[in-house]
Order: sequence, then C-alpha cells, then structure tokens
Amino acid sequence: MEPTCVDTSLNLNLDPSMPMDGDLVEELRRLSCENKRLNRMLTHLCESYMVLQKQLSQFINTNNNSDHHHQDPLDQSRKRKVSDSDKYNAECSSITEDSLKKHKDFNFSPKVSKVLVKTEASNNSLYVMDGYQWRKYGQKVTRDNPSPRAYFRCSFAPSCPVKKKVQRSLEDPTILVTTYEGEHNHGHQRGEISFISSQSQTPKGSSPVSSPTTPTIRSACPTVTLDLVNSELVEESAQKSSIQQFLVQQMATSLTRDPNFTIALASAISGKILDAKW
DNA sequence: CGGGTTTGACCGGCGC
DNA sequence: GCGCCGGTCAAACCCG
Repeated sequence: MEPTCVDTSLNLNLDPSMPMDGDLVEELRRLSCENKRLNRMLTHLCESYMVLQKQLSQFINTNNNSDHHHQDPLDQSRKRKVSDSDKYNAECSSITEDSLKKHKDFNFSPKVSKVLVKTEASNNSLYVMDGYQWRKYGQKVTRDNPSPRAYFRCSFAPSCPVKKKVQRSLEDPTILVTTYEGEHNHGHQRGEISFISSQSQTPKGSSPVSSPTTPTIRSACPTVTLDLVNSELVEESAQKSSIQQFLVQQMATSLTRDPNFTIALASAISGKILDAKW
C-alpha cells in the first residue's frame, strides 16, 4: 500500500473572513493538529504494513519452494485441498503466530476478513459496532476456546449475504476476534453518525453491564488484521482498496464518536450554511 | 406488537 | 457407520 493512499486531511474550507468564536477557532486548530498527527501515524502504519507484507511474501515463497522440493506424493495429495484453495486465497488473516500455525485451517471462501478489536477488560460483550447493523442468530462454545462464539448476520439479509463471527481471543480475552464473511452490497445503514449515541445502546436481552465495542483508535490499540498471505499482484489491488476502505471507516468511526469533533463539525457546517444563506 | 436476543435442537461435514 | 464439532434454525422470551 502506498503510504499516501488515504487522504486523511480534513478540509472544512474555513473562510478566514468568517467571524468565528474564539473557542471554536482554538478547537478547530487543536483538531487540525490532531488530524495531522493521526495522518503521520497512519503513514507510518502503512509503511510498516508494506515492509511486513514484503517479508511475509518472501517467507511464503521460500516455504513454497522448499515444500516442492521435499514433498512426497502422499504429502502432495494430502495438501491438495490447501493448494487448490490457494486460488481463492483472497482471505484476510491476523498477523499472529497462532494464525500462521493454523494456516491450513483458514477458511478459503472468497471474501473473508478478520479484525481484532481491543476491548476494556471489564467489557464482556461480544458486540462490535462497525457501522453496520447485525442480527445475532446463534452462539456456540467451540472446542478450542472456552469463550462463546457469537454468530451475526447483516440485518439486510437475505439481500445482503454478509455474516460475521465474534469470539474472544484465547491468548488475550480483552481482544475480540471478528471474522467477516462476504461483502456488504449496501452502505452503512445506520451511519457512523449514529455512533455518537451508540455507546449507550445496549442490545436487547444482553447484560446491562455489557456495552458494544467500537474498533476505534481511542480504545487502546485496535488491531487491524489484513491479508498478508496472498502476495499475487492481482489480489494486491483488491487488498489495497479494502484496506483503504477499512482505514477510512476506522477514522470516520473514531472521529464521529468524539463529541467534541461532532460539535465542532456541526458548528462549522451550520456556520457555512448561514454564511451561504446570508 | 414488532423486532431483536437467547438457547437448545438439529444438520451436515469430516475424521476415524 | 459413528461420533465429534461448527454452523444454523426456530421457538421462547424480552423490551420499547
């Protein structure tokens, strides 16, 4: 990914001649500084991502070559499933040792992505506010992890086929492992703006102490996990766009959840409207 | 009453 | 064929 692929600059088209409240100006300056700082952080993250992706590609290529040299026919037939599935290898996976160990357990459906969300230790909810509306249709305790796995379908099903699974990480229970399957064929229906109040929205029937979790930059360190398995150029552009999309979503979500930002934005917009009107 | 969650039952794939 | 396991269904329940 190009480090400059996501334009995170926030241009409110401020008119210097427009009379503005001093506090608001100060607030906008502060937000502008924060925006620049986040931009630098994002650029740095993108660069690190590129370096890691290159390293992993080299690692996989090296491994593939050595496998071809040392495989006996039986092994080849055993691994047929995995190599065939590699064709559909557009999945994403977390960059963890565990996931690398479990390489052959990957789900090879066309569009699978995994996102790790850091939560507060006291937050035992399995709800991740990601801008879409989900309906829970099942919960299951799996063999390899004592914490239950929740199954969600997009509320716009069956027209939208997207599903997601949410389960706490075995290594770190404060991390929610969210696996998305499929792609939404619609936009954010509830919109990020609704997130401002989403923190107090508790899903029906859920414990009152639990609260939905949003993968925001503010909540400690959200781990974005992306597809580093497939290094093919054809896949690369698709990955880039999905990464960009995700990063933009993350930023929009975190910004819109910030009441200060919302107030400043609303003031700026209303100011512009009034300015245009009069 | 409608929309959402909970949860036990059921189903199908897979390994032995 | 059997048992295990993950995923899904659907009735019961909850809440605004």
